[in-house]
Amino acid sequence: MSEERFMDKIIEVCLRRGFVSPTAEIYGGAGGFYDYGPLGTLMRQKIIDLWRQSFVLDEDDIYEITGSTLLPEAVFKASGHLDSFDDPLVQCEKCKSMFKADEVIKGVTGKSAEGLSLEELDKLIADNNINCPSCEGTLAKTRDFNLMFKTEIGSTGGINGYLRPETAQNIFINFKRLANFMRNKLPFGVAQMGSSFRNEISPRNFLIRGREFEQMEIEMFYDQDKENEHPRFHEVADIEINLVTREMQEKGWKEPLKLTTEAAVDEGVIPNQYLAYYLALETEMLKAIGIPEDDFWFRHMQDHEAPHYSAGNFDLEADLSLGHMEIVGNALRTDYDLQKHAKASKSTFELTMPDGKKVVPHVFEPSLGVGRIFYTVLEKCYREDERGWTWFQFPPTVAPLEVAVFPLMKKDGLAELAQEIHNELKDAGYLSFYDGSGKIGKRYARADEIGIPYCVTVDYDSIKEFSVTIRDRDTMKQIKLPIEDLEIAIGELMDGEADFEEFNQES
RNA sequence: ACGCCAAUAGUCUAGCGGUAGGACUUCAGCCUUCCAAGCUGGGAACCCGGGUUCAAAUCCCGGUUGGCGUACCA
Repeated sequence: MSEERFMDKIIEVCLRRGFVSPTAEIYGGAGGFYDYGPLGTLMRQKIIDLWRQSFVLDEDDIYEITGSTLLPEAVFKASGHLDSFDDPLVQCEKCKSMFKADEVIKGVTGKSAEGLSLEELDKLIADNNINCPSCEGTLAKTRDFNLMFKTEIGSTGGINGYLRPETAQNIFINFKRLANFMRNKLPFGVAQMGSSFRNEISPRNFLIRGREFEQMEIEMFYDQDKENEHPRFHEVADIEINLVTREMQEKGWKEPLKLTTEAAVDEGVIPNQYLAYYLALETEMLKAIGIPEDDFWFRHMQDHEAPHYSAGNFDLEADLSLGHMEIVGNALRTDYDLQKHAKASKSTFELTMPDGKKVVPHVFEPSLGVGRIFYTVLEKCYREDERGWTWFQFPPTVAPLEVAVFPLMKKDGLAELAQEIHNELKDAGYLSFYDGSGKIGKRYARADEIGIPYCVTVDYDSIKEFSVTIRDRDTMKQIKLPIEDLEIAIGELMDGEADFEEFNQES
């Protein structure tokens, strides 16, 4: 494989310019863990801020919480995460079938093998010459398929704990207090942003599949009888979204189906308004951070693909160099989690509606992967010309740095004035960067490479007539304007209130 | 997780038994009145552990990390 992957180019810039690097690199690293560097941290924070603004702060009935990443065993016993994957499994090397190791052993020896270590199970299989129950092939080594990181809580190891494999459980187990806080009215939503952990068998593809990953999630609680009464649905009714239905997948699809959310619900393509509402919000957010709308769609997952708790998933898939990757999970979790936790903790999670009806809310969960979205932005904004120079065409909404200030020369007081302007831009709240070394063209190139949308150059006219030049990354065009107008101009350009061309005519 | 392949400055790479060379980046200085290629100088590397050998970056074994394939992905 000598052909360079597109991803390798992205990784190379990430390492060189401080976006992302492997964790514990100097000690050989740890697979599936990554650290965000200086620029990566700025950009990641902007993505999170955008989500927080449009998914949480803009809503009246949604609040964000911050839960512990380590939770006691009982939580996952109830949620189903433990039971589904706690068993040591053996795989047949010939027919690839999976079996529970203890059941295979019991089938041959008649003795229970529960609770034995992997080594003990392997020894029993070897000692008893146990082969594959279905094809008689050789069995591979026993593996533990629980993908949760386990640890002990307390110095004496009183109870087991696990790093959460999804952020959602914090919200379900706090349901009573949260419902009380929301005055027991439906619908309401609880948001959370934070890390989750899965001890993946083989992490691959950089940020796409790590062992620690961040999720931006909402658990939206609603009355299933009112699943088509989302209070703000009318605001997104006209937004077009890309859909891939189950029928389309069976027939083999080329182009996603474009429908307004309203039409999608009316025609039964999307099961309810709550789901549709969030598909619209996600579409708007991804477009705003530089991902072209034709490059992603919502795929109705087949039954066997959906998680154990889901009655249907419409996952957002992006067309990446690696293929179609799931970037956002949209799950109809029904009342699965609340019922499970109610039973296991002997709690009541029913709410009494104004008409006296008792309701265990259903849940819709949009779960956005921070790292996956981050990587998608990098791929979709990456540009390269015939000379091999590269840059990121980040929209200002996610650009890790927003403006760079350069003195045309270091001498004659230009550097001092440029530094002053840079400080003022920072005071005004912009992510500004000062660079006075080397030649001006080199500095533009350095700024382009990390996707700074605007460069401000201080030249001799700045001293003579108090003007500066703004240079647009995407067109390399320049406009000259008075220093006193700079802050407002940068702001208007970033917000899209002013067009670079228009500005040119005005000045 | 299994199989095959790989690992040299910040990045990309040359060397493949006698302790490392380049390019770009970076830093200091010179030059420079707007788009990375001028000049001088300086930094900076053989993934980790064991073995073979007089001698290992180089050969062998194990580990780690990465790629590809298969598997897995709640």
